[in-house]
Amino acid sequence: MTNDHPALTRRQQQIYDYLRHHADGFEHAPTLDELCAALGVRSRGSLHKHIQALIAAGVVEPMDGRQRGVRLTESGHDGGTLPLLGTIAAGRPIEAVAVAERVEVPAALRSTGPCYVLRVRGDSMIDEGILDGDWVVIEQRDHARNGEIVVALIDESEATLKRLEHRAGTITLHPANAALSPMRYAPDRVRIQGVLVGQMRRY
Amino acid sequence: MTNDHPALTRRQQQIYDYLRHHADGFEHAPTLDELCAALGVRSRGSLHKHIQALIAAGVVEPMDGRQRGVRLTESGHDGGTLPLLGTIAAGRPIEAVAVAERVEVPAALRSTGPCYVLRVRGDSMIDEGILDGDWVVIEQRDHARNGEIVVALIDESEATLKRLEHRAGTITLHPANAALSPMRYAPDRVRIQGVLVGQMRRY
DNA sequence: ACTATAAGAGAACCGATAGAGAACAGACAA
DNA sequence: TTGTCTGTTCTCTATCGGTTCTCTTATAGT
Repeated sequence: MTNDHPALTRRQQQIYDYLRHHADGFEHAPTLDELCAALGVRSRGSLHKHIQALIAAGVVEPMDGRQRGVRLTESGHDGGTLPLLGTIAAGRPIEAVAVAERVEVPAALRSTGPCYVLRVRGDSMIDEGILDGDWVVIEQRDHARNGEIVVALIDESEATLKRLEHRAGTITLHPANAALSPMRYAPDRVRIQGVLVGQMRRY
Repeated sequence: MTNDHPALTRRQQQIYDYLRHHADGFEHAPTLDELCAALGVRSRGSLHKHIQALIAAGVVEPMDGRQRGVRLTESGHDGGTLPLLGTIAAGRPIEAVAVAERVEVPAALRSTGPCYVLRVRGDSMIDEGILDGDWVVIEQRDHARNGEIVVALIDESEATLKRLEHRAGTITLHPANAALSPMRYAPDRVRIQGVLVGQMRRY
């Protein structure tokens, strides 16, 4: 998740991570002094050296002359968008998109954890109001509770979006389509890849 | 939350934030003096400099000559959000929300025209994948093409979300629920209030 | 050992930013 | 018209914040 940039020294990476995760904590873009206080550095000059390195790496906006605080570049932070990993169709592995796209997702449709977006292909969840072409927001985790809708990888080969029922040695994946029937698996054949937390559709 | 505009200095951002959050508190658009008092600035000239910067940034309306106070531009006002006008339930008028809420809506789910958001109550569009509790994004206009899903006001009293069919002297509103049947009206009893352009759901 | 690199402290410098206050001119109301 | 209100422009000043510098220390690499 922390997208690594090359040629960043350890401390620079720390500072970059800090900026990414605490950017919202600051009312405005933090000044060098504020960052010093937050990071426990006493010398503004020292921190400045690191910021310069981050600017050179292209993840912090260069401030030519201006005094507007340290702010990440567009590519440096996720700014309200999530990665679109690909298309999920019942019965086939997730088909990755060629280019690494990003999709704008309102905060209300995300969870606090790491999330990504998939495009839905097919009608297997139609009775849950998830239609062909919808975007779904998935929280990335490897476990889920009964009744949650999950992205499940079966036999390490095919991924599907289904409602989870886990009990007594079997995992049942329920499609939400009257034309399809539930499928049962031994627990070790199923790996949870994420849980549905949001959905969007465009007309 | 605070939607950052480029090249805004610290104080300019503060003032912009203040305007966004307190704009409704002023009876009329605030004058420079009123803003000075509210922000604790004693010099009108100083504040004026900041307002000019906000105008240059495109978030405050330029006031060429006129004396009409400081007001935000359209784009400066919402910043990625749309107004949540209320709840729409088939068969009842739109129920307005008490406070003027705003909902974050990604650009992909909006049209170019003016839009607003409604909360869906009831299951009348369940077969179209619109469930109880969903948010729908509506483009405000008074006409629609056949097959579009519209917010229709019937007899100036009850609003519903239905698929439109308009032909030969009658308007038919199709619910998307096998348990409900289409309704026919004379054209002058139905007024279109908007067209469905997007939909969002949280789990 | 010597050297290179990363990291920090602290001082000094200087343009950018912000505020005060005065003065002026057009807008608007009495 | 008159006078006040309101936006504009100006100068002056203090401070802030980014930059540059030197010096010190620690860790790793041939």
